[in-house]
Amino acid sequence: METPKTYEAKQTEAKWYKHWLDKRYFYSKPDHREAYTVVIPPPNVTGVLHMGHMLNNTIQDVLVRRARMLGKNACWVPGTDHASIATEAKVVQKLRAEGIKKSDLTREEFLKHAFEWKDKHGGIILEQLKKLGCSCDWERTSFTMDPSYSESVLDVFIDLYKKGKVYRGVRMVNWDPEALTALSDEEVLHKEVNSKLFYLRYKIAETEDQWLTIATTRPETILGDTAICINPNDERFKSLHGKQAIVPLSNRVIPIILDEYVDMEFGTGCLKVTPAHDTNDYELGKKHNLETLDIFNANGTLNELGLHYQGQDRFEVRKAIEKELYDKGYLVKTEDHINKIGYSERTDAVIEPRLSLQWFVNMKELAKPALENVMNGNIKFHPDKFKNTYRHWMENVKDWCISRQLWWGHQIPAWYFGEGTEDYVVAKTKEEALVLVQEKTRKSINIADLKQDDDVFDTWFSAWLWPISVFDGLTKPNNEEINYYYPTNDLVTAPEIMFFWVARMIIAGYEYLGEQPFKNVYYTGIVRDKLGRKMSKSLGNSPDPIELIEKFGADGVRMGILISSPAGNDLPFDTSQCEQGRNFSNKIWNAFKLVSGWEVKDMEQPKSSQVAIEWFEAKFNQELKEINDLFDKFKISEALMTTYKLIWDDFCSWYLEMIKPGYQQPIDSITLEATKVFFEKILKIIQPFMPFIAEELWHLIRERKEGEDIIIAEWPTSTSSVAQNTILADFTNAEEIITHIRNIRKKNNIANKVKMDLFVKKNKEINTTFDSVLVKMGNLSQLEYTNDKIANANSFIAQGNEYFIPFGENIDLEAEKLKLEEELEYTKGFLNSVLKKLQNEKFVAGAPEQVLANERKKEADALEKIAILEEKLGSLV
RNA sequence: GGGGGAUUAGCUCAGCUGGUUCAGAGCACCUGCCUUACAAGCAGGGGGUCACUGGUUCGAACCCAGUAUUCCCCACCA
Repeated sequence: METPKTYEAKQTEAKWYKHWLDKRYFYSKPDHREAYTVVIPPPNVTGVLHMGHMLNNTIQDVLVRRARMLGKNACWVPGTDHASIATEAKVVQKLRAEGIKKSDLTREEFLKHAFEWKDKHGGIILEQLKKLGCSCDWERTSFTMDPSYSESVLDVFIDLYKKGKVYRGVRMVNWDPEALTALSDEEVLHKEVNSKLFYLRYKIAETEDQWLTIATTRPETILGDTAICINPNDERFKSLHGKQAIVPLSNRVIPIILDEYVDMEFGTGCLKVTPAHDTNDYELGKKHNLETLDIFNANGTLNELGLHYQGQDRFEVRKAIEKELYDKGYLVKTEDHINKIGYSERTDAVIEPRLSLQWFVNMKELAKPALENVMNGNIKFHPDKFKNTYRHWMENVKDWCISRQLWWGHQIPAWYFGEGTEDYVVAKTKEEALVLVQEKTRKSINIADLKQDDDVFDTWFSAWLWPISVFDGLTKPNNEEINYYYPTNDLVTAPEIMFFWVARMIIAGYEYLGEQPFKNVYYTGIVRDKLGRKMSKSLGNSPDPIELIEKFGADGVRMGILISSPAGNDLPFDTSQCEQGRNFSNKIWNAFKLVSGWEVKDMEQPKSSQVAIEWFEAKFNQELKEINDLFDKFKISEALMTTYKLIWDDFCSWYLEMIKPGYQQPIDSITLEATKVFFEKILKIIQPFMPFIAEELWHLIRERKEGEDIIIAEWPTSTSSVAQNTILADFTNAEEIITHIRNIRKKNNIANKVKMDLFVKKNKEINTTFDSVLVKMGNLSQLEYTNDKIANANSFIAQGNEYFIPFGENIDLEAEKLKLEEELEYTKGFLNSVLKKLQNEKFVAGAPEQVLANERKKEADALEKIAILEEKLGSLV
């Protein structure tokens, strides 16, 4: 049978993923084993896979697969988030394209469309994760609007209401005039933009021709002005105290008030106050009992207070009013100005601060245990620098606006029975509400008169229950699953959603289960392109993950994305990294090809093979220990790098070369068997990173029984002993000698095929363990120990012993001399630096014994080497 | 404006409690090789004032202070 020259990823991947599914290896149910639980950060239900998901889910899969091999009951729960704003925006857009306006639909009709959309596009992303090899328990796939999930969201709201932690109130909220909903602070992105500062003059009331000038970036809001504010300490405006001003165009008379809030340095020192349209102005308005004039409609057009601008959009009005103010002599001047403006994360509309009646969660008390348990390390952050950011936020946590003026989501279970501000009750069903209303009002009310709140909850108000509700922890308290799987182990997510999601899950965990939702949080970075820009759909700079997988194989892409991605650092991604991953797959494939081609013969095991086996055993153990350590510290990319080097350098370049029989020569059975066992071990440690090729080769290298798959094989154990350390040190020496030999070949243009003699002048105790390896790897005709120097030879020094390779016909005495002189020069310089230290009395007095001894040894070694070099130089002349 | 990081080779990053892991790795680069596992490869090699300036110390990439550059978070000036 002809083994292909390169590894073909495509068929292999489909085959094994199906096999794993058939065998239900991803499926988990509670048993006697230790649980290892990961809940996926649920992607938007209608989303498609991007590079950020690739990074995030690869890391989770690596952790899960390793845990599975460590004998834990690994459970990775997948699912999707209903993503209320994002999804609703998409559905609205789609309907608009079909000529249907949302406002023409009833709530029920709209939701029907939304569910159709969800059924069509939902879960695409999960299918894509399968291509990546993610070993999620698909039988547990959850959705934040599943019936029992929804029930728990409502329960939590009702519970918080009963505890007095949610309230309804008028607040200045971030209003998205496009999505027509309030947003939380976290959903607003601030961008610096070039804008204009308009200087407008207001006439002082009851004067002939006295004016004051204010500076504003939003001239259209003057129609909502209800005061002018100056700093009481501002000497320039003392004469204005107690006066009134006249608003241009609308000619309303408004008071001039005093408040130290006003920055005397900025603009003109006079501030116009528009309580309805600015957060700070609102606060001022409350303090000074100002009137609040809201001049906008919900969609950002002006209302009847906008005079002749009624019905026009705020940005059009800004342009028009500039002209009118100029024409009428109110506009003194304009200046360029850079300021920060809030944009909706979802629709990119400019946020309008707007007063409205919303539901809020009081966060102060809830946040306390969540802060404490991160700071004291009960929940660990990786990297832990994020604790600072977390603390800063949690110590200044603000109340959470949880109502959204949307239809797609969990409708708020509040029921209104009148127009008064207190005419409502909170209950899960209309029937329960009716009972409560009757208790509250002591009147009999018709159930038909109850009207449910139109709004739905913020998406995160359901997402914060994710680690609990995927196990029905609230609807079926203390069920077997929640008791077994909760708290979950590791959460892998982006730092951007630390507050949106991570913090709130921690809050919910302590509030509802009295326990942390997870033990570790691994923060990934942002995936950027070569130019350092964030990869995004709008920039079009993100490669299509599925195409990458087709091109480089899932294993190659997994490796490419992990190799340079330490926790918390951004990942500058380039497809060449996937190429490296694909090359690595191919390397492993070819190593297998080599081993699988050997024929066994009943023959004696070469000494070199015996030594090689002993050495690789030790090397593997050493590196495995390192890899385990790195995993424990969540240094995933370093664990991969260590694995990569172990396989490529140690196993392929050294071990296989050491034991490789000559062309078409057979191998002894002991060596072959040992090699297969090693191969199996390295496949095991690469399995979490590159599961497909690992499984494929696992089955090719040995006949397997039914169910004997690497995905559930046991993670190797690492042992260490003194003997292992000795052989590792001995190998390092051998490696040095072989490198010297190769160098001599290269410098003298001696082909690898040509055998050479090596003579060793033994100056001190020498270890001969690797002699047979030297002969093989150096392609030596002989290795001989002598007491004399060899004349006319290339030479080098290793561990104080001298090595000679006699010159062939081509000799370059001068070059050899030069090399020796350079080495001598360097060694003398080195000795000098050591002596300097040793002659420093303070160093000798202050340094610990160990350090001193080391320096003395350095001195002795250097002296010895100098002696040898000088002698050799002498003999060359 | 407040807070937190970061700065080590061309790129991405390791470097623990200051001393043989001390200046490292991978990629990239350069030079030889189509040597029958692998050119998606093999062998060898060159790259760094550890951002800068001081200080502490017998000794600093590492500790301290300041400076510069840069990223992130929070709060914002109309």
